[in-house]
Amino acid sequence: MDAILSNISIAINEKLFVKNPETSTLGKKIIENSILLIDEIGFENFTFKKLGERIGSNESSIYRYFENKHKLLVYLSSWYWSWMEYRLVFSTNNITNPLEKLIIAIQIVTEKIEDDITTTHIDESILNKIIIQEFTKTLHTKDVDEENREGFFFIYKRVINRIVQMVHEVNPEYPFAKSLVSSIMEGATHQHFLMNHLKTITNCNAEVSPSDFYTHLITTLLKQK
Amino acid sequence: MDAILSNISIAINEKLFVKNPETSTLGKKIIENSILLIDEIGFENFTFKKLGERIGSNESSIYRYFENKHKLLVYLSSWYWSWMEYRLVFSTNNITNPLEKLIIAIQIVTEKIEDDITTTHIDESILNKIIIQEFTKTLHTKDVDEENREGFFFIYKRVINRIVQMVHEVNPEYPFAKSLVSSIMEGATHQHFLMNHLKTITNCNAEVSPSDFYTHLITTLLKQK
DNA sequence: CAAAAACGATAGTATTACTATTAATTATAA
DNA sequence: TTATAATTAATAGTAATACTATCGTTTTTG
Repeated sequence: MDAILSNISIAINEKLFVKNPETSTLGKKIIENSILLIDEIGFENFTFKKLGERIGSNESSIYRYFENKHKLLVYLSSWYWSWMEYRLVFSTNNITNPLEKLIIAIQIVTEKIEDDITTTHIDESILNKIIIQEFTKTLHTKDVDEENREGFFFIYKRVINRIVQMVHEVNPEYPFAKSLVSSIMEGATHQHFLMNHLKTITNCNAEVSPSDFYTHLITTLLKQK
Repeated sequence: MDAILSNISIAINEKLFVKNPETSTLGKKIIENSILLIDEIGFENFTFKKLGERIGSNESSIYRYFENKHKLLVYLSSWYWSWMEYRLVFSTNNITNPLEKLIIAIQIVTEKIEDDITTTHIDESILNKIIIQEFTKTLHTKDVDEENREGFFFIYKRVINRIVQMVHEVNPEYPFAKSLVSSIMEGATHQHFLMNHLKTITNCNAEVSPSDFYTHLITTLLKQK
């Protein structure tokens, strides 16, 4: 998988950046270190000035790549969901049994990313932490409708709709496929968050994973009588 | 008996405010108008200065009630969940059938609050809109662990655990009661959010409500063979 | 009616989130 | 190889935010 992934270029909506960070070393340093810095200090405390200091560059240079930190976070999220979509398609491609295929898909999108499995400048396990901690903020803004119209969440929605198709193939009668999958996608990161911070309102822990919970949930729900 | 029955009015963690806003007219104006203003311009654009201008008071006067806008949002959220808990206990109190009781509980916590059903200075339907749009931000901060230790999310967790008890009474064998209820609580506001903004990844609309989805989900899941 | 509490007004600070300009460095194409 | 184009660093500056401090006035209350 490593070898194949390193040949895949992940395409991000061009409206999310001023200059494509993948086209220069400085751009790649911005991406790499913004992930690390957001993880360390949290998105609210993250500023372009701090990032500039960290990478030995000037604040104004970072503005030449991203208009503001919100678009940078949407960029990182898009990259993540695009990477997730690749893993999803790759892992389910040749599975013919619909239920088996769906269970693998749920596993892929709900599991914790433990290891750095590629050789790019992006550490996917830390990016996964950021998604758990910060992704919700990309949606919960006053501009969500406008940004949605501009396609900022296109990849995220496409990942969901891929799994919705799999649900239909398992049980065409089930009437809430979209809500089910969107609530699993959101819920999985939420359960990881609760594991980390509010342990008294989740069953997930070292032994029980969000994947266990959601695999059980979806198989029970879609069982046909 | 129920903890809530000993609370005559809605009691909020005292660490959330400097001076209790319920004890003065200015305090009540702050609460009333912060709800309206956050709804109008969004939490990111909301400032104490703007709120002061709106209520004809000085910024510094508002700081005498709340340390910062984050604590104000946590205060409003706590008020909301406390009000929700009251509705929950009131509506399920004398229902003896466990499944019936649980379904009513799910209905209560997932339905859209349409009407202003009380006479206080707080408009619950607009507060409900704020919870849908902004509640997630109370949790997703760098200080979540410290604030959790200080009890900022106590009421929210108590509401969840009340419903967890109801799940246990319906089906003691079900192994993920906490994760199920916390994911419904989070998921319900999320489905409302998607209805408003990302309609292509939800089945919920004018005809199908998040309550329909989650009622169907929980009854199917807890059905015993 | 006196003392305490609350409030409004003003001023001030550090930080954030940018924009603009210019000079130095680096990449590229003729 | 050199001209030139693109990129980056450095500096300066602005408006807004998120506060803190002080002080005089008004309101409450004991």
